[in-house]
Amino acid sequence: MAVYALVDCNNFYVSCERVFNPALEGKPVIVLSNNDGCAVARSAEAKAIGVPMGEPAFKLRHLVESHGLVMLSSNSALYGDMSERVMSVLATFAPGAEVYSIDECFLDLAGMPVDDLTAWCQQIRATVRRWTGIPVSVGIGTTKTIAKLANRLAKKSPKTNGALDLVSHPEWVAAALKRTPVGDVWGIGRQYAGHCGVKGIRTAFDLIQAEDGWIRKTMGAVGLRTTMELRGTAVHTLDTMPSDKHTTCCSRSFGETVSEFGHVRDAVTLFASRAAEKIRAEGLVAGALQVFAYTDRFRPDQPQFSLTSMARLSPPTSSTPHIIRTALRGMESAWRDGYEYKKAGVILLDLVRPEDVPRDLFSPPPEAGVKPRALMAAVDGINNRLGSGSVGYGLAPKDAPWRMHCGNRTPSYTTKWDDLPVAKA
DNA sequence: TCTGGGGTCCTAGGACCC
DNA sequence: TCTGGGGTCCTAGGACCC
Repeated sequence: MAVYALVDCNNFYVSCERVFNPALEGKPVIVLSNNDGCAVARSAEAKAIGVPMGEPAFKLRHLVESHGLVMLSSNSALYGDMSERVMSVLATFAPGAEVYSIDECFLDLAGMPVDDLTAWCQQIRATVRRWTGIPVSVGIGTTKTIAKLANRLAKKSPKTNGALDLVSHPEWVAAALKRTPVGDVWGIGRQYAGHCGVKGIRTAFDLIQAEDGWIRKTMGAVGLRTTMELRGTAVHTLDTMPSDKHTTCCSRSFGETVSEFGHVRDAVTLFASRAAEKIRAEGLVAGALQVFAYTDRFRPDQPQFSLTSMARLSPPTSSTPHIIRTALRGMESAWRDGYEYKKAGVILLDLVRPEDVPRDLFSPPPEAGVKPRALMAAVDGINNRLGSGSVGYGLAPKDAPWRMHCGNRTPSYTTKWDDLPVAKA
């Protein structure tokens, strides 16, 4: 029998901030998305005063006055680094670990000589807390989907003390399924939950009673797999070696809308450079590129337009100037004046390792010439040492109107020497 | 005034082939 | 008077995840 644990960091971004600023402990704290847009992480206190996930920041300002809500800008360098620390601790607890997201990790316990799983969970919680400062919850089940569900209940119910083991207590599974709204099941989103509601399916327990044919028809193969997993048949296995990405994207909402081509061009130049850096860091080249820009969908009173253009990169490449040129050419060909653009981005597709690029008889091997590759390596090296954006192509002014807002970002405590916290005597 | 960013997988439908 | 059927490949879009 398979045994999966899901370890999930509690309110991860907020917890990272609290490690370096303990004064935030006990207060309602949220971390905002890029551009200070909306709430993406909430402390328990923030949830208690009714801050919904994804709520736009401007609707929360009144809570700053009335309840002392603290709103922090996103500090992704800090969260990424803290995540690595947590994951490296978790890897010591089981032979197989799958980093599922920045704050979640599956462990495979099959065959491990653990006689008290609950005690083992508590040991994980204590160790991660002591070594990284981050609180975590643990759920255990015979499938990944049940482990997810157990984890959610461990977080919600104080009497579990942060860990719920549904493997040693199979008689608890039915009750756990009954306590889980179908929309909170891993793999059941808003649309599918809606379809279930119409059918009278309200909980995970209702879902496992439903007819396979109906599930397949309304929620596809994915929905059926989810149901199988809830019934106890393991469909998903541990994926310890993540495969290479197939696409990557760099996009941003603008701080302020812009209508001039020049501004959007500058932004696209930056996004293309970042996207190229990302794939070089992973040792990949891109075979195609898509560039897009669109207006503010939350302003139906204004004319709406969505610009998009696709181009092949042949031969596949990761060279910044080449990728910028291709993106700008696409941008120009699809450009239309007279709109207030709110967001733009560059997507690199068909990513492959250079050695896997199919070659024809006449084209040179990809990334042939030594010069461009050495140049890119030098650029990446400088940016790694001195900070992203130190050298680059067509660097736009720091105060361009489209630049992101981030009014309340905490220091990069763990990834920049200048931001290192100072201990006081 | 102010609403994120970055991924994956599946499916339906069109083009094309025999 | 009458317009097949089935396979494959590709793409766009939709659903989901964090």
